[in-house]
Amino acid sequence: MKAEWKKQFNRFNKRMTPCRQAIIDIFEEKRKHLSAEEVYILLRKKRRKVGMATVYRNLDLLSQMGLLHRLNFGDGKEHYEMARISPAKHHHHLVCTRCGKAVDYSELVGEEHEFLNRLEKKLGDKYDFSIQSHQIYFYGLCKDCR
Amino acid sequence: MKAEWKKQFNRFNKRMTPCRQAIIDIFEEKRKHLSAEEVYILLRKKRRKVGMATVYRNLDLLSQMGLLHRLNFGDGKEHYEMARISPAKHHHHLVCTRCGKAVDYSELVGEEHEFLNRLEKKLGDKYDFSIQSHQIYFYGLCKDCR
DNA sequence: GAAAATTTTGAGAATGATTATCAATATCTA
DNA sequence: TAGATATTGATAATCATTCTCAAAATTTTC
Repeated sequence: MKAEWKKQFNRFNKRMTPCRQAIIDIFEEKRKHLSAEEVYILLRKKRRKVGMATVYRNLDLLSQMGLLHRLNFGDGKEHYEMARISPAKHHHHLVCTRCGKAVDYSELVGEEHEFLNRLEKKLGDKYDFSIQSHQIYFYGLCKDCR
Repeated sequence: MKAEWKKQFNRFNKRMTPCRQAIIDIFEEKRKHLSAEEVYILLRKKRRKVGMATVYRNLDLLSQMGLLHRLNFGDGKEHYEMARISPAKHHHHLVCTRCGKAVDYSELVGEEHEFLNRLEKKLGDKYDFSIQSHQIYFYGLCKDCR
């Protein structure tokens, strides 16, 4: 797993550093979406002194490398999550437009996946895009905000 | 059409003002997604002096009222578009992760719509959310950025 | 229709997330 | 090991968005 990533880093002319490893570890442990600040705090809890700028830089890098997905829940900050913890856990998000809470769902993803693959192929061809990922967001009000 | 909106404004204890009308007009004319700044500039071109804060306030209000949809293309700013120019024109977006360009697509939306409705119902029940809208984003690299 | 109540607006200050700068370190390569 | 390249940290800078508050506009009430 790590060897594969290392290759991926090399391909981007980037190096696998302790700091980057620590960030990846955090996402593997938490297995949920985290904001830059949350990552920063979790790193400090582990007694790893990493500057905020470095956190941002690396979240950006890891996203560009396809290791993380960047999410936006409309709360003014970006969130990140592991792109592929496991193909079986593929999921999307339900976002409360009042409190900003975001819930993962993975209902019907099998069916969804088939459909989206077909769509992705069609769109990639038609608009000359090399599509790398997708996100579906459902917006509404959660129980507490109604 | 306007009468209906007026009712909608009353329901929210809000007033239909010239400024709000002007913003709605812009979206009807342009028929595409616009950032707050773009709306601001378009208003000035029409010789309507509207403060930036007011533009933001109203874009927010119109979004909450369901008249506009808020979009995020990962370029650090929010974008807005008419929620329903016409049901037939329902569409989603293809976003280039390098240059930020966003293309509308409406391929397979019929089929998509049916599927999403079913999913929406299921999710709303399971997670106790009153779902109001959804967005699908495909991310990748456009022709020019590859 | 005039006064009172409520909402909206504008200008600029404030906020807060993210990015840029740049010198010091760390890592890789020849 | 030397030289080249990439990374980091601290802090300043940026930029979209929100807040503040007094003035203006609109609606409601009498």
